[in-house]
Amino acid sequence: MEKQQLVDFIRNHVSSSEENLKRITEEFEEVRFAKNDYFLTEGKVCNYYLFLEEGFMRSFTIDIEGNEVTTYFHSNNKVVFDVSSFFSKTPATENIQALTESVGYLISHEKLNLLFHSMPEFREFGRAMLVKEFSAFKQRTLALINKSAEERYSNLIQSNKEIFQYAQLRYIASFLGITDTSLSRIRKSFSEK
Amino acid sequence: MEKQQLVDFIRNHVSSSEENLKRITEEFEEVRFAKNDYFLTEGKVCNYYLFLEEGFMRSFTIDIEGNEVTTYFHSNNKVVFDVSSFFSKTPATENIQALTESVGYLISHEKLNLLFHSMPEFREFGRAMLVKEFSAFKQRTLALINKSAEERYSNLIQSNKEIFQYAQLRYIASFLGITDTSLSRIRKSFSEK
DNA sequence: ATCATTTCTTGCCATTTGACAAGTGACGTT
DNA sequence: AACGTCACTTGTCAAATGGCAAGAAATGAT
Repeated sequence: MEKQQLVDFIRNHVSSSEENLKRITEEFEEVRFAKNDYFLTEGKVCNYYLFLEEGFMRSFTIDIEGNEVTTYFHSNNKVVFDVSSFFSKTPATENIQALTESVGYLISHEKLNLLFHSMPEFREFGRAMLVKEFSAFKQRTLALINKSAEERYSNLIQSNKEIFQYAQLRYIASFLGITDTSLSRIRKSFSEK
Repeated sequence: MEKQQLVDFIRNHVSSSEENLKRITEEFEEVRFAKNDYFLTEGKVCNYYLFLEEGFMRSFTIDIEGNEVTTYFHSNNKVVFDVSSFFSKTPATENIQALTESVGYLISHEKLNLLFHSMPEFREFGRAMLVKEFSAFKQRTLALINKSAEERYSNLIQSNKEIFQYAQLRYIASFLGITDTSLSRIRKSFSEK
């Protein structure tokens, strides 16, 4: 069936009737990205919410020195969007790029709001996504403070092995908060154990 | 007038009639904290949303090695709560402690929901708070990745001078992601310039 | 297959930060 | 005033990480 993953995902996060679930998911449109395509670029407003069915993406910003800093990796069966830009309708400070061919479903800010309006219980979904992303960020900030680079690497490879399958090491390095040189060394010392 | 700061704060974040503003703020109850009192302790559910009118607070968690890590400082005229715990009704992973005598206004999760229900435009307020906190966290994570400890210190003292007035240096150190020893050295080198 | 480009690794050295311990200073209690 | 406690500073040394440059490996274009 069409959009099955999306239906399942929403069902897991909100208690709506199957009929309402259908009404919700009907509003999403399929979208495809080639490898290296952008879902969002810095400076534009993120007007769409994306459910990534198949593929892998990364978010990144360019810092003052001109370096790319990866801020997040997005795997399939997750939602992808720039929280601040989407809700505040301000220009995005980050880019979201497909690292593999990807397939997903889009919904606009307007349509999402209409759904929130007509199905109050669906609001929970929006909030749940926000809270979830928030917690993830908090965890990451904490790890940056009190874990060594090696521990952060070790945790990442255990919890998100697929990242290493799809993302370049330099992207992973900036995500971990280290240089690619350091990551390379850490990987070496790991392989020697 | 009573709760003037709270009224102003909400007015700045949502377009409600003055009458509705009054209905909203009436539901908040005054609360006072002595220095070192806790608004929230780890393991308990954060059932209240606090608007801090006067005073200064910090959020912190205890990491695996048993060290306190300050995750946030809360100044007056801001809202204070644990996002994940409040919305997911799960045990808090952090403590929120008053660093000075404080006065604020509380509202329960239930009452807040009732207000959201009866005044749809007020929902925007809830979301705005979440988005704001989210952006702040993201900024901080980025700074931890691509700024030196010295730059982070310099930014903090420029943007949040009051933190240095109320918080102990070791709290500030863990917030900046460094040891109190390093902070001490950074401060020394700053004072020599 | 060849070549050019990009990514990754490695070596060398500098810098940043941490760990630990001793010392100083501030503060509150009695 | 004397004491104890806690916060902060400082010194010494070690460990972690970065900067740079050269080389190796992988990737993509022709």
